[in-house]
Amino acid sequence: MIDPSILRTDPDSLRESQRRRGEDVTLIDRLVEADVAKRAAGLRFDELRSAQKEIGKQIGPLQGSLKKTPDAAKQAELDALMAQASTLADQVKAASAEADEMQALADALWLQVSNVVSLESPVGGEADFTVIEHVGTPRDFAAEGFEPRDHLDIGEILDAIDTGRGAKVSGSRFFYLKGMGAQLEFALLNLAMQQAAENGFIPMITPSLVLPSAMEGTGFLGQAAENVYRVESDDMYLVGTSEVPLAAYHSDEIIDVAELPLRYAGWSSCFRREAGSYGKDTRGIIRVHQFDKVEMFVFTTPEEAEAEHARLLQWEKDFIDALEIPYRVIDVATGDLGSSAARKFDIEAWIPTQQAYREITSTSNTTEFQARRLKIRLRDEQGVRPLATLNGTLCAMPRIIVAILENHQQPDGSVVLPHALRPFLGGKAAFTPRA
RNA sequence: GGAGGCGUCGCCUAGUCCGGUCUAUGGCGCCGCACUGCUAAUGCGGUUUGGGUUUCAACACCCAUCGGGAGUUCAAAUCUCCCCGCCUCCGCCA
Repeated sequence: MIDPSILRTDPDSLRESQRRRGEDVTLIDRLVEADVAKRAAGLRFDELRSAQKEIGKQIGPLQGSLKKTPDAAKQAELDALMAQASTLADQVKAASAEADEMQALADALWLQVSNVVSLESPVGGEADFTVIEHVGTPRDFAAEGFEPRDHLDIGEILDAIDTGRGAKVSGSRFFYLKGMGAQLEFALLNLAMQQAAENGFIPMITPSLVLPSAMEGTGFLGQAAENVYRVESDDMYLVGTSEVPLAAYHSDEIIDVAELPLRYAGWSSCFRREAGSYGKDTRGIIRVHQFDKVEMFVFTTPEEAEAEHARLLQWEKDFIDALEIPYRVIDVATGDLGSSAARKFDIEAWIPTQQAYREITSTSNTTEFQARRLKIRLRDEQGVRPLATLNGTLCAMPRIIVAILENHQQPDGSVVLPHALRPFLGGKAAFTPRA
């Protein structure tokens, strides 16, 4: 949700944002209308209720005195008041229902409005991103004299990835990490958490099942709803990222500005239905239904949000740098932001066998959007007001593993390990196939 | 899963039996002012959150808010019902 007062002061900025996203602009007009109706109905209720309370205040004492000393004139006065109060009660009831209805209508419309996009974001669809920079140089396998294998071939040579049995047990897009594959994930987890801790993040292990309010509050039940697993028997959702439980962690709280920024590094399994991606990335573990991820999540002041966003991106780069993977950074276009982000940067790793850059991290500035929905506020000298939240991927396991296996492979199928990872793997310099 | 207890505006707490100046008591903490070499102590005042009216703004005022929802009533923190959460004990369990 965004600041409702913008609707009265500057509705055009909302229309412009909707236009840039390629979303419904007339939604704003309906919202303006609903907002006016809501306030009018609320005012009617307030006034009637005030009158009702006024009469109620007279009834009590009057009844009290009548109890002690009966008095015909006072009794008549009381009867009149009661009659008046009775009709007023009916009017209050009707006005209350009306006000509730108008409120619900406006709320429902608000939930459909995505965050206001940053004016810095490139305008357009998925393909209209701008490339901010390239880091590292892709290896020239031709010059090295061999054809690179894709991550699944390497994973199978090392007996580290088993998608066949994943499918047998759980269906397509499920996999097992085995032996060196599992060790690699644990090493990555440790490296990621070590870096996060050094940068002031509090490590967190979060719930994977959440209530609807948490899912709604983080903005995942809008356009992204089809990719969310719902557990019908208990009306809960499986999270697609620990962003959800991390954001909701402070819901309904007011945080003193001295506590900010609050930085959390969450570790969780992530579940995604991947609806609408039939036929895409069907081989290997680039696109799967369940994976593990270390996610950075920050609560900070709206004023600091943009600078924090830059820091998150830098920390993501630091991590990928440490893994010696070539990549590029893109500024995601307005039409591809997701409903809660005002601005988003993705890091895309070079995947040799695809001759393409593929997304491995994503960091979003969600400004006050999630905080308003989840009722997370800060308190400072200005008073109580919404804070800003941001998120960024530190290490999404399967895609990082893909990038490591493909970029660091050797002709015999072995994989040289990035130096930063070796301390977490008993000093080992490479994974080599068992003879 | 069973039995019992509890949920009040940051924290603790009074109020709930028996509905009506509850406009929710008191303490702690916090903020401001006064006093004071400084600090402490003391005194006075303020301190839930959200919506709205008015205003340049502030002040002021109105409404809602006692875990959530529904109901009874002229009137609900208080009575009734449903739900949620926490605690204790029992059962089951990694």
